[in-house]
Amino acid sequence: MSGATWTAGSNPALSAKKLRTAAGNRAAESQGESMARPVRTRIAPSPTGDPHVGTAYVALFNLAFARQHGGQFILRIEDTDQVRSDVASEAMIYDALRWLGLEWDEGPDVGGPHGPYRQSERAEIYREHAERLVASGDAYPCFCTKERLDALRAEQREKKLALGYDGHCRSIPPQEAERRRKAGEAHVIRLAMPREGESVVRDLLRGVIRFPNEQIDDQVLLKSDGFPTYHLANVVDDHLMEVSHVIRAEEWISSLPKHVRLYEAFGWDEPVFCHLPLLRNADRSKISKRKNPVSLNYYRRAGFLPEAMLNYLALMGWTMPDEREEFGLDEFVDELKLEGVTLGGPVFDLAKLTWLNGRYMRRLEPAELLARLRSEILSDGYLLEVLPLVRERIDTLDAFMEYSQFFFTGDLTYDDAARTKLVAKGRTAPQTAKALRTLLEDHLDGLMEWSAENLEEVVRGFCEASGWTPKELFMPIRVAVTGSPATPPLFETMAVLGKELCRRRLRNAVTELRSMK
RNA sequence: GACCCCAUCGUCUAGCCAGGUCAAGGACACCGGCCUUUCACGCCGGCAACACGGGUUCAAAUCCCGUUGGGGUCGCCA
Repeated sequence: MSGATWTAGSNPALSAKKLRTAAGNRAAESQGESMARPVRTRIAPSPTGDPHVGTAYVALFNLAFARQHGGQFILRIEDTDQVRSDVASEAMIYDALRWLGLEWDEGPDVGGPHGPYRQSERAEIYREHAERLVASGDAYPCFCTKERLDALRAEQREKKLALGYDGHCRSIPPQEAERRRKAGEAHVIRLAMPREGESVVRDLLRGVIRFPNEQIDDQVLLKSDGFPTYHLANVVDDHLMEVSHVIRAEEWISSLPKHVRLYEAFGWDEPVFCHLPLLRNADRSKISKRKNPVSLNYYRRAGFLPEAMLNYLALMGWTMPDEREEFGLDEFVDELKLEGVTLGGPVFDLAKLTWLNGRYMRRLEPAELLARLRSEILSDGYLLEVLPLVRERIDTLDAFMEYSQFFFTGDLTYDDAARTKLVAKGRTAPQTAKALRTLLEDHLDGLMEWSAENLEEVVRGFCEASGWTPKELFMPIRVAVTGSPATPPLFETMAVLGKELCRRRLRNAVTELRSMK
């Protein structure tokens, strides 16, 4: 353990109960350190889908902590998964964080002294570092095939053994490994973890955490495509970017020993690690899109104010000294004590968020409220998209609202007529529910470019594959998404409504259909 | 299953580190009332929790151990 740096820049009056004493001693020791490192924090999302509410949550705490200490908050794009990463997702992350007012000091789009800030542009750096570890014996090439690893896992599962790589290639003599690499044999680079003893790591909120080393397998650092895994990339980058505090989600605790081992192998000081509790669904599982809206795009489209959103997110991990629940980002920056973050996984409660949002709305001057309405719900741009679709169906201006109201409302209520049409002709309610659900989850959720053309292609493709005819399926979709059997062309309507609203309404329709038994 | 984390009202939490002032406080939701032409807002009131079992102590929501429960991780994803 490198030891000293965990106190860098903070005043760790630790709240972790079990370590109070030890922590207090360490804090006292470090008080003489006038050379505290500047505080630098980061958010490191991977651009593989819709911008996630959890990203905003973690970003908020990182930004607040950095700002409180006059440090920097960095945005780093972790796009080392070549298949899953895409530029549309990256752009949405920027948009969503900016919408919330979570501005970063350094990042791919704003630059900074430690760039590039997009990991795909740093591949060479990771490769060099991986080689350093191979040279020092802290990592080794592994030639195991996917088939062998699958078989290994299957066997371990069957025999109820601990899962993980068995270290097969670790015993290959370095010279031979080198020869095979030169010969062009496909391989990855794995971290050589100690096999006995225990790894002792420290989390700001929880104190010391111990892991038996036999539990920790040899993690892949460099994939066979030459790209790093998260484990290598995040450690290398956090060090090179001089990140002082790694504030991230709790799900990373299990891999902390590997990260700590990497710092040690490189001979680097560790940052302070602080793992925030995971946001939860109502059933207490980790928040997920099956059970909760998780896309920041949804919250924006659904008419939540960014400042209310931020306020609520702060409440998910922090309580003000006077227990006030309504406060702005500046107050949060002033008052936050990282060590005081609450540990229980908070259930994300839409009802309370909605209440808070209402409070914020009522506080705004009418003119300001109108400006919000104009920018999010009644923008000229949106109106201009809706108008062409409705125009042919109305004869006077005042009929506009009547024919277009579903473009401006949130959740729909299906009347009896609508409920009837929600069920596909010649099919049952459960069948229709299943089709809509599959369409949504397997085909629509992953669609990044929500255009009429793409939608049509995807939906027709689904029909072909599933044996549903367009004639059967289009009406239920139409009613689900608009609440009415008479609407402008389906895919254009869906494109204008946007992904978030369509997704939400489709999901509600599935619930509705299921209730019909 | 193994390892790790967590544990106060249905939900978010205060209190816990420095045990007594806690017959456990606040907020959301829910219920009732007031205000009001209606609804909403606002205000007032109500319902509702220390997971369980041991231990330490004059005293435990607070400290210790165990159990139970919940969660996370176990990928050439992050």
